[in-house]
Order: sequence, then structure tokens, then C-alpha cells
Amino acid sequence: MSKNLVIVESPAKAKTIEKFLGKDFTVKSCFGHIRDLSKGDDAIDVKGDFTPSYEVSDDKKAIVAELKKLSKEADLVWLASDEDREGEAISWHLSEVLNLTEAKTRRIVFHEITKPAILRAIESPRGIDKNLVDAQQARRVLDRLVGFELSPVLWKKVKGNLSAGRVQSVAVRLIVDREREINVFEHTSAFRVIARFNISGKQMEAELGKRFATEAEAKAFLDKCVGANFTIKNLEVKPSEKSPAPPFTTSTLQQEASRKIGYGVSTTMSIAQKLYENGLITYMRTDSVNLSELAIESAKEYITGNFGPQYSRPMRYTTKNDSAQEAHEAIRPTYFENVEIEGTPQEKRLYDLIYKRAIASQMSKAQIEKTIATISISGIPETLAATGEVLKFDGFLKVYLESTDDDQEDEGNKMLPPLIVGEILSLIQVQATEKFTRPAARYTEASLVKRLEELGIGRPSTYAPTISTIQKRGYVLKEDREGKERNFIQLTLQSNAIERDVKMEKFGSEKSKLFPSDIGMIVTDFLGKHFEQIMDFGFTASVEEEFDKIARGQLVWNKMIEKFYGPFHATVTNTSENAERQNAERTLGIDPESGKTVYVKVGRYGPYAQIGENSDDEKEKPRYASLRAGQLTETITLAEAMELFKLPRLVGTFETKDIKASIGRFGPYLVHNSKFISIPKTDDVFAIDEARAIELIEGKRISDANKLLKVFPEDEEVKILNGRWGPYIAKGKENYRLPKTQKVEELTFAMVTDIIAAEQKTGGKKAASKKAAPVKKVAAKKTAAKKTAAKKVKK
DNA sequence: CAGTGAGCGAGCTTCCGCTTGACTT
Repeated sequence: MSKNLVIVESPAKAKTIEKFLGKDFTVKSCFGHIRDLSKGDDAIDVKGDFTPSYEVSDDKKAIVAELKKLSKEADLVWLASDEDREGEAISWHLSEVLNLTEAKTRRIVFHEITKPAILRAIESPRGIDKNLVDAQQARRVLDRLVGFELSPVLWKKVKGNLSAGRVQSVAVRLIVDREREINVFEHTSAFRVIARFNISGKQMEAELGKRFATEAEAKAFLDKCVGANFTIKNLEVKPSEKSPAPPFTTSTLQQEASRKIGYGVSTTMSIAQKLYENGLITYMRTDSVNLSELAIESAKEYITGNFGPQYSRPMRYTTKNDSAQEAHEAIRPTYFENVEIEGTPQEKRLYDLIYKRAIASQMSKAQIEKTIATISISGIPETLAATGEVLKFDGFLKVYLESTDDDQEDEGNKMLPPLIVGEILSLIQVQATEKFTRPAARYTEASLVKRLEELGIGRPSTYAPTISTIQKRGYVLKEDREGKERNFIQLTLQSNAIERDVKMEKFGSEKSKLFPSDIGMIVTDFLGKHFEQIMDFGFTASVEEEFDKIARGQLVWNKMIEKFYGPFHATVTNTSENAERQNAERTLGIDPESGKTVYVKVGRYGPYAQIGENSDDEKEKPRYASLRAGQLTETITLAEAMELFKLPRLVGTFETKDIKASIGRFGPYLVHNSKFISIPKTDDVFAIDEARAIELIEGKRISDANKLLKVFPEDEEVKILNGRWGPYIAKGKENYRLPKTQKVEELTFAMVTDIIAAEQKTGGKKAASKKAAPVKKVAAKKTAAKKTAAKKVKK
């Protein structure tokens, strides 16, 4: 047995370090936190001094038992968790749970997984920093108190299963605020003037230095341009340079992967996890832009060898963000020699991004020569400007260019043709185009992470889970939206004549953007009204300052919590007792047909519109209609609401049964003889007639017949169907997989029942949970997973 | 892929941050 036990957080890290340390050291991983606050509402002694009660998490019991055994056998235990607040706490919990004496324990830290860094760490051990541990306890306790006291208020005042917290509630607020900003945004327009010239067969564009507010002003300007001379008045050449971006942190990786290859933040993280486990990149949850000495050196070697010494510019980046804890390196390839890797196409693309960004960060600046040609117009004081860029030295641009969030059509980067001052240009046309202002863009998952990071809210390990949580709770939806059409005016001066065109453009179309739901808005407003402090964008920053004081030993952690909890808990009690139930009710107007009032509100089954009052009179019952996807109680108009009451619509009859048309969760559909048929996009649910409906019903019957591959006389419930992923077994409402090699023609009933029996044995719990309500499904899955995990360990 | 929407009461939900798998129709 080896004399030294080293405990790190990540198993991949353990493997690497073991190689560096030799046979006297056993390196094990504890898989992050091993203990947490107990699950219930009484984990913290709020009546006393806020003493927390911890318990070993279920999924950590096995690893803790193993570490206990190994630590007993070892002479020295080296606690090598990360050097930040959470890492220090992990070491403390380990020392508590493993009953480690001070004499037997060494606390070591390193920021990079390189041999010299590890050996240096072993040379200079220290004790556990209890102040830092206390800062973590304060963080943990505060988050539990906020989350577990606020959420029940929402269950009472809004609806069940909702949640609130220091991080998620502010994330939702950002989305809600942005949506409202967009809703009240007033588009204004101005005319942008562009002249096009023919310069020895090539076209050059030049823009007027100002825009015109009205069409009349633009027209007056073009009038003056008729027959005018356009002369090169001045040529200015300005050298400039462009610097590479620092290597990736978690947040910047998520942003670039979203912009350049369209991955959501969870996708990016799970692919990065694979790359990390395969030893191809450094740790992917980091807030640091720092690179190890070794990495900088090997990048330099690689760049010098492959591109030449003029491309090398070794650079040490420093993190500007206050909240950064810098326990790890920036995300980089482990070996710069690995230009390409083996792996799935997704892995290759993400690796390529990480590789290029890291190598570019160690490369020279690009040298650019910018040319501005000023063009005067005879008889007019205003001038036009044509700009061009020439890349004098590509530097880092040889491998990588960072993208930006706003999709402004990029200007420049074009070379100007050779020009001479005094030269009179040959005009093709002058065009004044109406351009509209745009509101701030809706958030993508990645741009929301960027904003949260700027506010110091959340950590690299929680960005992706937070984004999932707010979607899972139904506060926020990731959606595409069709743009709307609008007209714009274009005036063109060509061959001394001015032409006016009205053209059409699409605006406001969105792809994978975050939209708030009614519930998201209700909860944000409710929390904002009663818990202003928690919803304040500066709340996390201000508590972080206090955590820092605790870490420096200038503040006692439970005193800090006490000061926060007193007033907070009083507000919780007060709100819980006195606030009204929130349903976002709004009066839209009067139904012209019945003269009754039309309302919208959010009820048990979601947002709906209602005509008429609730009353006891049976005949006077109000009419109801659910709002459609994308409609909000806050913004829906009376006209839009009235449309909702037009469905379901009786289309006609077929085979003595009614055909009805309506819109459901998956879009427009027909229902006939209790069978559902989707209405294709080319048909209009409000206008579809009986003949067309029958055509669709008959089409559906044919495709259903093709779907059925085999039936068994032994049991009519059992069928072989052709699905999206090939043939499968259906029994009643349950589906079962067929082995890929199985030929459908050769299937017998006995074989099918065997497969079903086998599936039910292994996936019995899963099958049972399928029937349960969706909410319970999650819980059932979790316990099932835990049980199997526990079983595995016993073996 | 229904249309539903009162109120009662039981029992359930929930936080953030550190780690991986185990899930795939």
C-alpha cells in the first residue's frame, strides 16, 4: 500500500497527476462536494446560530467509504481540491468525514496540471483555511435560506413547483426586462445615402456622413446631386492593429460555440467534458484566462516552427472580472501539436475552436492599413466617405477571428481601388434607403451567460444548469419566431433621374432566442415588488463582498447571515400572509357580439381568455379559450383574443362523423372519429373546407397503413410499427426497441413477448414512470438512477 | 393535439456549487 493518498476533485485530473507522482502516491478523486446541507427545511438552525447540518450525499456514500479505507491505510493524506472557496470547503468536509488529524493531513493547491506545478505544490503544503471555509458556508447557507423560503411563497401566491433563488430569479428578470424593452421600443427611421462609382470596371461604394430624418430631406439632397461632379478630395491612410482575444473561459467558450457553430450551452459543456476526459483539453469549467508557463512555451515553439518567429507573441492574460476565483487555467488544448483530433464531428468542431483561440492568443497582432477616401460633391457642402482596409500582416488572423453578438453587416475589410486626389469619379447611382432603428437583441443562452458573468452572478459550473432550470420551470422558452414584414422607401438617382420604390423587408425574426412566459413575468413582478433586494442586479456582488470579508477573517459568518436573515424572513412572513394571489388578470375590452367583457388571465392550466363574468347562473357561463404559444397576457390585443374563440371549428361531416379543426400543442389539426390529423402549413385552419379535410383524412389512413408492418393474431394489442428510427414493437401505449439486426419478416410472437419481458425486467421502473404525470416522471427517474448506482457499488 | 378555469385539502415541489455518468424515443 502506498504511503501517500492524494485526493483531487476530478477523476481525469487524478489519472494525470498519478503519472507525475510515482508509486509512493495513490491519487483518488472525490467527485466534487461529498457533503451538503441535509435535504429538508430544517438543515439550518435559524432559531439559533445558523449551525448547518450536513450529510454525505447518497451518490457519494460509496466513494466516501473507499476514501475512508484508503486514508486509514495511508501515512499522509494530501487534500488537493481546487484553490477557491468551494475547493477549500471540500477539503474541510473531507477532513471532517475522514476523521483526519492535523498531523496526518496536508493541504496543497495548484492552478495547472503540469508536473512542475504539482511538484512545487507538494513542496509547500499548508493547513486548511477555516476562514475561507466559513465564507463558503455563508454562501451555501444564504442560498439555501433564500431558495427554500422564497419558493414556498411562490407556491402559495402563484402556483406549485415554482422556484426562486439568488441566481435563477435574476436570470429570469434579465429576460423579462429585455422583452418589455423590446415591446415598448419605437422604431424610428432615417435615410442612409450610398453612392456607387465605376472605377475602371470595378464598383466602389461611399456613404454620406449624415442621415436624413425624412423622405423630403433625402429627396432634396438627391435633387441637388443631379448632374453634380464627384471628386476625390482627400485620401487618408491610417495604420491600425487588431489584437487576438484571450484564450477561452467557460463563458466565452459558450458564447463563441453558440455564435460560430450554433451549440446551446449544455451541448457545448458536454462535448467539452468529453474532450477533457480524453485528455485533449484542460479543464472546461474555469473563469481564468491564464495559461501555464509550459503552455505558453509550447505555443511559442509551435508557432515559431510552423508559421515563423514573426508570428509569435507570447502573452500572459489577466482576468478583469472581480468575481473570478482562478482555480484553473484557461481552456486550451493539452498539446499544441494536436492540430486535429479523433472524435465525433461535434467534438472535432469544438476542439478546433478551442485550439485556434488558444494558439491565436499567443500570436502577433494583425497589422491593418485603413484608407479613407473623402469625396466632395459640387455645389453641396456634405462629403461622402469610402473606406477600405488592407491587411499588411495577418498575424493571429491566420488562424482565428472572434465573432460578435450583433449581426451588423460587416463593413470595411474591402480594398479600395487605386485613387488619386482630384480625380473625378464616374457615378453609377446615388441611393437613399430608409433604415429603421432596432431594439436591443433578445438573449440567446450564451449571451445570457455573458450578462450573468458581467454581473458576477453564477459560476462556470452553474451557467448551463441555471439556463436549463429557468426553462424547466417554464419561466423562459427558447424559441424561433417568424419576423414581420414592413415597407421601406428607397430613392435612387441614376442617369439623372430619381426613382421612388417601396420595398419590403422582414424584421424581428428570431432563432433560438429566450422569451419570457406569463409565469416568468408574474414571478418576476411579484418578487420585484416584495423582494427588491434579491432581485437587485447588485445583490450577489454585495454579498460576495461580505464573503470576502469572512474569508479575510474580518467578519464572522453567522453574524453576516443573521443580519441578512432577520429582515428577509420578516418580509417572507409578511408577504406570505398578506400578498394577493397573482394571476395577471387584464381586461381587454368588450366582445362586440355579446357586449360582455373580455379578460385574459393565468389559471391552473395556463393563460386563457374569457368572455363574460363568472356567475352562478348556468346559462350565463363564460366562454374560455387558451392562449396560443407565443401569446402573452401582457401584450395580447382584443382582436387577437377574439380570434381564439373561432376554434374549434366545424368543417363538415365524413362517414356520418363530424370533422372539426383546431389548434393544439403541435399546431393546427383536424379531428375526425376521435383520430387526429395534422393540418399542413400550406392550409389555413380557419378556411379549410370539407373536401380538403376528407382528402387529408384519407391521406392519413394510407400513411397509417404503411406504418403497420406486422400484427399477431395471438394478441391484437401487439404490433410491429415503422417509426422514425425504424421498426419497433408497440404494445398498447408502450413501445419497445427491436434489436437492430432483427429482420421483421422473421419475427414470431414468442420472440416479441420475450423482448417485451426482457425490457420490462431492466426498464420496469422507467415504464411505470411513463404513465405518471410529467412532474413525477423526473422524481421517479432520479430515485431509479440512485438505486442502480447504489447497487453497482455493493458489487 | 379535449376543454378545462370554484374551492377545499392532502401531499408534493424548492436553492447554488462541486463533480460525473445514465439516460436516449
